[in-house]
Amino acid sequence: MFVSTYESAIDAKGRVSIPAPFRAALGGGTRIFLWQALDGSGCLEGGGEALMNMYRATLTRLAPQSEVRKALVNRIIAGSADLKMDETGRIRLPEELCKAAELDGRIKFAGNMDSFQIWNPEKHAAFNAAMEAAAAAPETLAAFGRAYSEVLHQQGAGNYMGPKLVDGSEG
Amino acid sequence: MFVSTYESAIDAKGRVSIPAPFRAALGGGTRIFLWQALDGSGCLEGGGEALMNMYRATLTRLAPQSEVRKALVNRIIAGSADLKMDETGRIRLPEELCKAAELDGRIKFAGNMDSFQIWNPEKHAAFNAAMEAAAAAPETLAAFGRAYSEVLHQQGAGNYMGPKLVDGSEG
DNA sequence: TTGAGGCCCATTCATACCCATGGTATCCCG
DNA sequence: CGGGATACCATGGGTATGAATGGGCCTCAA
Repeated sequence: MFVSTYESAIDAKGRVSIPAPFRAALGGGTRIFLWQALDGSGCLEGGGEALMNMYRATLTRLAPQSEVRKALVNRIIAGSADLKMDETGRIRLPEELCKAAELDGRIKFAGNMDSFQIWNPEKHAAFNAAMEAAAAAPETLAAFGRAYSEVLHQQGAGNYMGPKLVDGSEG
Repeated sequence: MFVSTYESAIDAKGRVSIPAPFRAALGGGTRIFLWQALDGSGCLEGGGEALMNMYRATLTRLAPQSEVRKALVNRIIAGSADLKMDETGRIRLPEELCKAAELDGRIKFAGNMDSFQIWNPEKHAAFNAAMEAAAAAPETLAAFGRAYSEVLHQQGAGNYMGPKLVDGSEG
């Protein structure tokens, strides 16, 4: 699972180091997919082969000629950069994606469970502030509490043993 | 279960010892997640992998593109520090979280059942005073009595055998 | 031929790991 | 019941490891 937020930098050759914990979450894979977030938040979203396989299965379930499927395939499949980490855990960010997300100099990697996000630091700060306010809203906390109770009841005693796409492995 | 309150100190390298009883409650795990409490109380909240897996299951239940889920993922997943206890039971508190919770010098660990909290001692004292007053209110006691009765009826007379996220084991 | 990208090596710095120490509470034995 | 020994816990600090970063060179394609 991709957890936490890390800062990194784009070097003179357009390379960025993937934070080590995220490399661990990729489970040793070196192939990375990157695309613009669908929700218009202006960040990039990325993941490894496991995530892309999940997306493929998901898109395959949609009706073949539906507009929905066409749009999503365009954004996620056609719109993705297909990158390979080098030996030291770096990728080269494509110009086009950098421009789209206004990345330049320092950037933020933010965990998003099965995927991660890449942010312009200022935009990320603004996003954080908005999310902090939204999360503190009573109805948000109530919704979280309700969902948590449901999970507790479903699972009875033990720890969560459900499906895990990305391991939290740390070696 | 995380029970009771303990005092600890941040050393020159930014490390704090997790109280031994809390280490026992982690069940031998050495991975610790820390984030700012959602309710704006100004303390940090933390737990082990079991708790984070529960949160993951909970967040997965919420509608994928909902604002509620985005906000909670941002606060809990992206906003968490992903820490590893060393051999002597210490973690390094990230600068950012220390600043957010005004931690410096001595701190308080407070049990919170499935998670624990980390407090600035003065803020904790104020919080304690407020909670003492709130707990003594008749409607608080009445609500507790009602809930207790419901549990009693559900379970029959015996000891509490319901869902446990974190064992109280200290073997 | 030239430029960009990929591959590899080198350096620096933080930190995770390890050892050491002192205090305290507990237990055992006198 | 009292005193001493012991085990455990909190704490301080040194060092090796590995992560992040910078840069050089070679390859391949235009």
